[in-house]
Amino acid sequence: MHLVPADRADRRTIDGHRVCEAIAAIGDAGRLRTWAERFSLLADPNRLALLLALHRTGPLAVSDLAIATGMNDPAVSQALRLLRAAGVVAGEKEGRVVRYRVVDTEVQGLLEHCTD
Amino acid sequence: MHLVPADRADRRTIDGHRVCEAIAAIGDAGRLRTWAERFSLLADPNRLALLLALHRTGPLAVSDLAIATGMNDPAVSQALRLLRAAGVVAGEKEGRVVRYRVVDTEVQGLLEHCTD
DNA sequence: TCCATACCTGCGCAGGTAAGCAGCTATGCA
DNA sequence: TGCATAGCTGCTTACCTGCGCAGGTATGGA
Repeated sequence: MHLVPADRADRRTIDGHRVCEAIAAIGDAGRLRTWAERFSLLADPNRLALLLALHRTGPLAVSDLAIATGMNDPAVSQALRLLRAAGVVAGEKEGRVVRYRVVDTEVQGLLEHCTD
Repeated sequence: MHLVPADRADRRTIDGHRVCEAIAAIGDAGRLRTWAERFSLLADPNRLALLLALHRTGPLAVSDLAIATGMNDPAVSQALRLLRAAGVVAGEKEGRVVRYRVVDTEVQGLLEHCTD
């Protein structure tokens, strides 16, 4: 196992073999960035409140989310736009009301974890 | 169930009862902030790489982490300081080498989730 | 004693991000 | 047709955050 890239192969290591294990453990950089972005979406209390509300009570309208979270409407709308762009939530239009729900299964899994 | 705070009790709702459900689903603001901060620590690719390496291969020295992740030493040190201040990792000194490991069980649970 | 190594810290820069405000579009009702 | 409501967008401001550089501390060996 010589997983250390050439540009840093000459650096001294403390536990050489464990460095290779660590590189294998980290895995692909793209997958890493994907997960980091996922966590980033949950890293804001307001967005997390929106997602928990949607995940646990089902589809909700924008203005109801604003009342439930204490945010004002544009803030909710902007947060939902971000989450929608990331494919985490999806909105369904009924008349002039849009009801959102969580559609990303990985994020749903993370939300299940917030039950301490 | 009238969980809507007084300062926004006069706002019009779309589905009044579901707003109350949503407020119950969101839960305590402090717990919410705690989870948001946890997610925030995992929201950086470099920190996530460090945590995955530590979680999956066990205790590792700072300079080995730098080689494995491609970061330079001060960046690793700063990231570990942040994680240590949050109680996520802990370091043990052996001579002039410090080996870190993940000690927060909630974060360990989240790291287990990154296996898609 | 001198030096190399392992790690830590402070500082400044660049880039990203959330919050609030004003204003816009679209739907439904009288 | 006129109007109120639901939701969206653009803009500005202030703030936060990650990174690299330079330098400092502590341990161990020559």
